[in-house]
Amino acid sequence: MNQPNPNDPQSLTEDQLKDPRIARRDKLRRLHEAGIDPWGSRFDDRLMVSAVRELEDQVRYRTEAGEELPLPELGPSVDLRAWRAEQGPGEEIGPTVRVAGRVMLFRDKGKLVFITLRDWTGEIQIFIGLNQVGEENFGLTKLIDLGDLIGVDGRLGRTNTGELTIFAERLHFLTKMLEPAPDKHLGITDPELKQRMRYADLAFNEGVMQTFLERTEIIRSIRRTLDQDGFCEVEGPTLHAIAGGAAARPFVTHHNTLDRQLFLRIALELHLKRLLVGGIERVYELGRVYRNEGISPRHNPEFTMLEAYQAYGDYRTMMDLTERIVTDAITAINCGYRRHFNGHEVDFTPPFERRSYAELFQQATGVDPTDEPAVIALARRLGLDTVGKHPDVIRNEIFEEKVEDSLIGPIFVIDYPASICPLTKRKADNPEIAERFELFVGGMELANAYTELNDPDLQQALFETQLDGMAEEDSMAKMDHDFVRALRYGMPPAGGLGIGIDRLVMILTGHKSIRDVVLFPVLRPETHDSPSHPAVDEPAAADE
RNA sequence: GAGGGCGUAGCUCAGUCGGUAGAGCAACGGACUUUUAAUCCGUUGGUCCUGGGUUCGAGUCCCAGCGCCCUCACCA
Repeated sequence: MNQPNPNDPQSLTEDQLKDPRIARRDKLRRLHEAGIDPWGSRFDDRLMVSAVRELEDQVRYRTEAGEELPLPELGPSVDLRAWRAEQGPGEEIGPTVRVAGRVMLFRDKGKLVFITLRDWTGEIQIFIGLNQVGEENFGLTKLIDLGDLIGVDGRLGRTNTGELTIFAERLHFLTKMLEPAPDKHLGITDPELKQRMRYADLAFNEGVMQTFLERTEIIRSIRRTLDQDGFCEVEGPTLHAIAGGAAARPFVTHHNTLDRQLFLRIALELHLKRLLVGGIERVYELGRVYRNEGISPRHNPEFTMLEAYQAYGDYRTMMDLTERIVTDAITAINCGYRRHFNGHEVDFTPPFERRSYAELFQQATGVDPTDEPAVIALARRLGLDTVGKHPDVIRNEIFEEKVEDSLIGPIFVIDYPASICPLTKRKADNPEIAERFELFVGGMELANAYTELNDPDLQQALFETQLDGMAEEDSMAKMDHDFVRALRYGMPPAGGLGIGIDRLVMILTGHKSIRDVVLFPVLRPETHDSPSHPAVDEPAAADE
């Protein structure tokens, strides 16, 4: 401790101590000196803050006569101090509890300190009085900074203003925070830092924890709905020899021993359908897929997808299932059927509206989608490039431009042009139409489902058909011989469904960016002048 | 990839006509036993994103770069 060292606390000037990081390091040293482990240890028998709050009605006022009175209902007009005076001399009694959490607010009144403590279930106020906890324990408050983790034993009661409060009898230091605390009211507001340092975002920003806990609840609910319907959850491969099942550019990787190029999966579809062939009649996977494409408020390069397949069903089966998955998830997080998303009110009260693609097309454009010359003329008016493109591709570009944004929904758009649906069964009475639906909410595609194509010869032909005007890498026409062979073994007629889980969570939790519902979205590498670089190096082991 | 906006103290931000930097919070010292974004008194803290340029003088004007955000494009 006596070695000369720029970080030797003995040599710190008062000015240096004004740097928040150095001040925290100095308190760390003082904790050590006081014989307190600043990194804490096992802390048993604590209650969650939410559980403590449920004990509030056990707080009583006991008069000298031994009569126990419940405290009055709280309200702005209730003066608890006056109420106690009315009851005559006595004392407030309440259950003794133990909690642990992060110090969010710290109000030092001299011989009295109020702390707002947060755990993952909520916040509660702690009262620490010099006379109540004693000199030695009270001294600990001088070493507590915002963001530190502490434990408290105390009696539950109410302050004069009526706030439910734990009156500390003993403090336990559990972990020091060495970084400066974010603004105590605003938290971290820089969206990049929120994502890059999600730990701090979760710890200090209001509502972030709730969003991610709701995400977990939604995913649990989805599993529950499917499991109760007899679906079987499986894990398909994420490394694919052929990245099929969707039109998207894959990430490319390489296996050294096999010396082979592999792709990260862009969809779950083709392997789940192989399992249908194998006889897993109701199968789903809830997992990550990877698409090597642009990043936007609605697109993260990796995202979570649900795909479910039901033998002997069709797309209408999947429509009912989709509706149930969504409404069950709403029930699970108890947010109500009416949700606000991106400036729209969306009412999820079932049943959701069901309209055909052609009907919506005609309504929005005034053009009959089967009238090919009229469609092409319309595309030219809209400034779309029509040269060398398949009519269905043109139709769909018009649909995306003129219709999709206005689909506030929830609305099932059903019966798509067949040639843009190479994995979908055609309608028995009209081979131009595919038995497919997409669910739109707030102008965003949320789910996509169809009656699965199980004719191996037709599937092979569709894989071989490169749609005019589509780049090969953008097309779904990627021949997967093994998949076609699987179909030759007989895949039952089936309905299949895909739901973008991140988008569902966005809508149900009211976030307009996918990065608010993905814990660690893809970011550029951190630049070197980033604020996360500490101003102080690790202190040399001056004490040893 | 294109267009627009932003980048100033640990955090959130202000900064006038181009004249050499300011507030609140945090930190540090002090007062206060029922506060609650506690309050009050005092103190400290700056690579004004980076690099050029114009100018006697640039946080401010110009150019380039980097990063972030928004819109568009891409994304069945």
